[in-house]
Amino acid sequence: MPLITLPDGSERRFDGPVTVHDVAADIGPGLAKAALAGRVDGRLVDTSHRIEDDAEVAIVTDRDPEGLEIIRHSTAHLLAQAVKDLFPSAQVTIGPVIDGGFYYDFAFERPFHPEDLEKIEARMKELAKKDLPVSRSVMDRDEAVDFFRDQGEEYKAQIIADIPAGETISLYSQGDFIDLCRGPHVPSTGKLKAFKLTKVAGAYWRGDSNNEMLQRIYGTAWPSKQQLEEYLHRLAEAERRDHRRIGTELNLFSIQDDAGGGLVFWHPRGARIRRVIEDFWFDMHERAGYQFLYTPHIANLDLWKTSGHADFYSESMYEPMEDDTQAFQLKPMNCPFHVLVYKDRLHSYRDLPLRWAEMGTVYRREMSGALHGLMRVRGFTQDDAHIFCREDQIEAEILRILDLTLEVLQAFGFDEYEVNLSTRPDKAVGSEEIWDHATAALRAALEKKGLAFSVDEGGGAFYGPKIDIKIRDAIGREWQCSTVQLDFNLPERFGMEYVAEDNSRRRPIMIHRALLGSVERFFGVLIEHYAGAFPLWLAPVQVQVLTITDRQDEYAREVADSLRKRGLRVETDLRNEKIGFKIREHTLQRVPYLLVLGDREMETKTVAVRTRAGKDLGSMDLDQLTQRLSGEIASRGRSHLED
RNA sequence: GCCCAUAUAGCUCAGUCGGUAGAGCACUUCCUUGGUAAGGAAGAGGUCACCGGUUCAAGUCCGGUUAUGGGCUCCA
Repeated sequence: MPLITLPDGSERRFDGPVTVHDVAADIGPGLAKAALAGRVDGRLVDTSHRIEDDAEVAIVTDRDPEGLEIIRHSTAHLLAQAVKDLFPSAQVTIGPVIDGGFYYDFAFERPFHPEDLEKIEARMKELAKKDLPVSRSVMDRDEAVDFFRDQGEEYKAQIIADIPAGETISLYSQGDFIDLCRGPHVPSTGKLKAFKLTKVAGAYWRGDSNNEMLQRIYGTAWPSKQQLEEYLHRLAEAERRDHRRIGTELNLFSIQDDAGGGLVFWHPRGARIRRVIEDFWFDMHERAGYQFLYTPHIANLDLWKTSGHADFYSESMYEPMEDDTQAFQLKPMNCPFHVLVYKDRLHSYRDLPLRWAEMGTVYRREMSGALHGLMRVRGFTQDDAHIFCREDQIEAEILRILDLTLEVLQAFGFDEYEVNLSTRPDKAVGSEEIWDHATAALRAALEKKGLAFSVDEGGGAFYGPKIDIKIRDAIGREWQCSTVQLDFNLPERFGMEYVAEDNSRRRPIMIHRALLGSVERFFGVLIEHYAGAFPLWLAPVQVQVLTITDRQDEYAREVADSLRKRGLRVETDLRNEKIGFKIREHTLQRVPYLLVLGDREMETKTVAVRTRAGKDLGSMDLDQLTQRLSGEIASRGRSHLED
């Protein structure tokens, strides 16, 4: 006689054992139809799950996050069923839910082609339409291994063999398709109404590049067609913002086949934006008490042996180049150079902390398949800095770094962060005491700053704990840019020291930090964040002067000169084209302000102002215009006057 | 590096069954002097990524290389 307690606290008593479905039906027929699974005493189960005793029960529908996961998981199974239907010799492996959808890996003698995907998707729709019941059964482990081996499913058999003995193995069947799965699943395939296969790709068995390559089919699934449409729309929006496309359209940068992949060429307009970013960066750092260094691009290989990079970082380093006396290593990092500058003189505890920053260009060997626009390149400039301090200064320094980081990120329009603290891994250098102390300092700084963070236990580098900050862009994607890492290793390796108050020699703590990460990558993120419509302070061309006829040419030059003298980035368009044509072109180039000059403006010494959003601000004189623009520049796009 | 796909004019892309190339935009010239998102005409522009093979004949078929795209792996 189970007593069922529902989430709202209400109770229902049943005469005998009931299934989740029965409970849902007892509440209402609509819920029974919508039920995808149940939560019984906190555990997710199928709707067919029998409840024998008193329990807390919640009905999971597609309105719950778990419901969506179940839909996706079941859709992955539907995909596997369709593939086995069409290609019986394909072996199934795993099919998990991922962000935005699911995938399923198959072992098959040939790759799947886009046409195969269409066929598979069509078969999936047929199978969903049949509304096949999905039923669960359990099997003994060894029995299950034999079962799948008999079916020629070696991978499945292997997966099961790795499950600890004694655990029950659950199988799910729909039609004549049976798959190993923990579940739960939707009660029948008819619940799967909105899905789409998106792409095929290779993926290694168990994610290990030493293993054989499987065929991975990606798909997405949603509770309704409308949500599927919205998702596809979001993908299209990301496509529209793609920095590679916008970079070409706005002539910001290029990557040249003739030079090689992963090497960025900044065109005049992109370079202009970069200068604004860097000027701002230097200014902020100057104010935050940093000093600047410039260091070489190559250095004696021995330096990299001392630093340890030649050993633990060699995979990412280019081969050394030699002259007749020594071997030079192209730098993949800036830190050893800053250490050398430190070691060039003896430091007193009074000198610390030293905050040394550099826009340091580094080169890293990247696998060709990893390259991606500006986001993943082989040569890039880190907005690097190293802080050398005493142990008792760690917390204060971290706090200063966090302040500076947030101030800089906010200036670029990023207000939401995901912060992660990574602690000591098993293999690490430095005593437990110093790790504990340093980790506590990082934690304390984060707490003082009021930043919510998650902790990745054991996720730190071997040389020290770290804080990573991810920013969220305009369409909700996260990007890792900023990182703050303590380093107990390099000071040790290089024998760095300072003279303490008691005249003893002590080892400084080294903090590596980058706010933007890489200027190239940050630029890519910025392009996508703003979809190319940079706020006024960043816009490569802030004001475009357009003439209606050639009678205004001279006046246009005067206006442009005058605005340029007031510090604005101005260009003129004196071409023999109609005003509509010019407006279209410069609007597409996302120029924030267009000044239209005709006879009227020339006579009254004014300009007619139009924003890139298409708003006509009417006529004004240059003083009024400059006042408006300087206010907007100072606000760094926060006032959104132009939109 | 691995799997799959792709590579044709500055850009976006057509090009059927193998018979030595097309469009739109951009560019140049001319006409047009036009008031808030594309005025008109003419012209120029290609070793079809590169190297090799099959063939009487290759943009097209085959192999290799490079690059790009989507993944795997890795990471700023």
